[in-house]
Amino acid sequence: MTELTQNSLNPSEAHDPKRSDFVREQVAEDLDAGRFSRGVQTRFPPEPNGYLHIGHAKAIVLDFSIAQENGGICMLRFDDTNPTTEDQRYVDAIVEDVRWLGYNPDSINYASDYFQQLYEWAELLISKGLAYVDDQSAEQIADQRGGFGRPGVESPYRNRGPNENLELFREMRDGMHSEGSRVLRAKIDMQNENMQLRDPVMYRIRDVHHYRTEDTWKIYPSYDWAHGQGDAIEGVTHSLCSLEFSDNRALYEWYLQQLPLEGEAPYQTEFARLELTYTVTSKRRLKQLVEDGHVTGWDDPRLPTLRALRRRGYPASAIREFCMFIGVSRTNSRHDIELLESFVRTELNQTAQRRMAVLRPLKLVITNWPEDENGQPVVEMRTLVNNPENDADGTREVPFSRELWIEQDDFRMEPPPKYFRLSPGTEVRLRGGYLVTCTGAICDEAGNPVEVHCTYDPQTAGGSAPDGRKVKSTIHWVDAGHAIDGSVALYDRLFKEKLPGETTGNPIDDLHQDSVEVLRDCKLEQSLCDATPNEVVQFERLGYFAADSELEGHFHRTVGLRDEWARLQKQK
RNA sequence: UCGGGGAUGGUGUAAUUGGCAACACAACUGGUUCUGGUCCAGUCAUUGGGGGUUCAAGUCCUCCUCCCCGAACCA
Repeated sequence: MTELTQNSLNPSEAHDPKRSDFVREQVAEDLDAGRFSRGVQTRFPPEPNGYLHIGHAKAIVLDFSIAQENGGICMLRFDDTNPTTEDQRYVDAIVEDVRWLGYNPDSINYASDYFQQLYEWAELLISKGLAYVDDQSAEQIADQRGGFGRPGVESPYRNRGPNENLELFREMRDGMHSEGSRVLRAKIDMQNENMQLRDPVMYRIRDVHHYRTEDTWKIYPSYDWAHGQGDAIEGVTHSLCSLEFSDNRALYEWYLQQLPLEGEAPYQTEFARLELTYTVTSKRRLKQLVEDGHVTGWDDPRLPTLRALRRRGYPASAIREFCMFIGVSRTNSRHDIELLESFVRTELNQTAQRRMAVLRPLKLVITNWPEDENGQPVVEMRTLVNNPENDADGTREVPFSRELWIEQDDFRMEPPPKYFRLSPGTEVRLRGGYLVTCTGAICDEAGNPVEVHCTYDPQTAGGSAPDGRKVKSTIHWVDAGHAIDGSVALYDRLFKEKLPGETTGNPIDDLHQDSVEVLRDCKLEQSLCDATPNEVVQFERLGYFAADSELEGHFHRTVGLRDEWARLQKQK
């Protein structure tokens, strides 16, 4: 239920058409100039060799929202041109993550669907004298490519005749040549200052199984030779990608110009990818964290992958709003993770029901609490508001009696300055219960309190005193006789440095040692039995917590509440 | 070294395209409150540097500096 509300696209969501950025301005200009007769079409083009993370979310939101704002369509296309690393399980995971984020692709396509067309176009380039088979090794080709400020030299095979090229290329296709023995190259310009244009490789021989085309191909197209053509075939108008492809744009355009395409050609626009403080968002780095066992898996809640954030309780809508808010630019930048967290808090403050849970329990005894006719402490049901931000969420009944659990942090034998909570002689409010005054505490040999004693004021049922007196603090509690046992995972930043790896070059060096703390002796309010998997609730005064999808009574801390007391202590 | 891109507070994004630098996060003050939450009020930048054009420059010109990307048969 919660899952559904969180995931469906809220129509009031701020996909503000007035919002302006360089991409949207360009799209608007294209529309005004009537440059595309087919309307706006975009696509999100992941390679199915890893899991989606928050950085991809930015691209997804951009691609889909631009299509939505212009009444266009947005597709999901898998750029599956490298069979050695790709797999169906990534396809499934990516589709799942995109849907969870709140988007339904207008179609799901695969670059591999175009292998035949691409092959035919390659033959066309060969016959036009614009592509040739090179028999050299990868090393030789790399050598000849030259360097920055240093022109390349032409391959001795560059001027092979079209017929010989065609014949060789067909042999490559038919598996008559071994891996690495030959490639098909575009014949462009070995002197060009843009390295992308120095006769790039179009096809390489790979005698491997492709997860979709299986064993039908022995040669596979490179990214550049597949991407723009995929866009063109699908009718994409605006092909958005990240900054590092800027130099590839010339090649993207060159390829399209050589082909007999119908309709206006798509064009590529690059934007800066999303980076966040205290985390990493590169496939390689994430993979390393998982494979080296620094985290428990791709869905470890400390990771910035979408499946991890989902498990941790981040609402999809908060991620979407965050992505819309940060906008798009061409400036390399790194956003504070706090901004993302603030979107999560804002969303959850509105939607998460309040519950009480004691993470580090300390026994509290109300010494003057009444007994019933059997000499047992009376159990009273108190009515608590489920969400002060949303009356429609109603109230619930919570048992209250003589012995309660309170947070260890909420009692001090000797209170420091500005400590408003319980200490001998002070009066506080037990949320939704009564005002209680501390009369003392029993301590163990080490001097640690093990049982706090209080008296309650029977006139203060519900939490307010008829004489109007105020207390400085309200603390949460769970009735000892009705509490359920639970466990909670508290997550901290995975990295202790704002820019992981900045000084050493290797983020692993900046890994936070205790980025997760599991508390197993938690006392939870009875109603938490009913928490549905992945439901996010607020534990009052502590933070937002997501119920584990499998383990009952186990919660993941999504994000803590802002904590004024912690702040004050830090200042000192 | 060559080519491409970029530079606005602590952070990120804006600025009617030449007209009083806005918004959010963070931080700090204070107020409200049955969550030290939420909410409310306030403080926090003369736009990388120099020169120029102009009544007027973050926006235009010019020189400089610094940062990012690019030499896979990866994407």
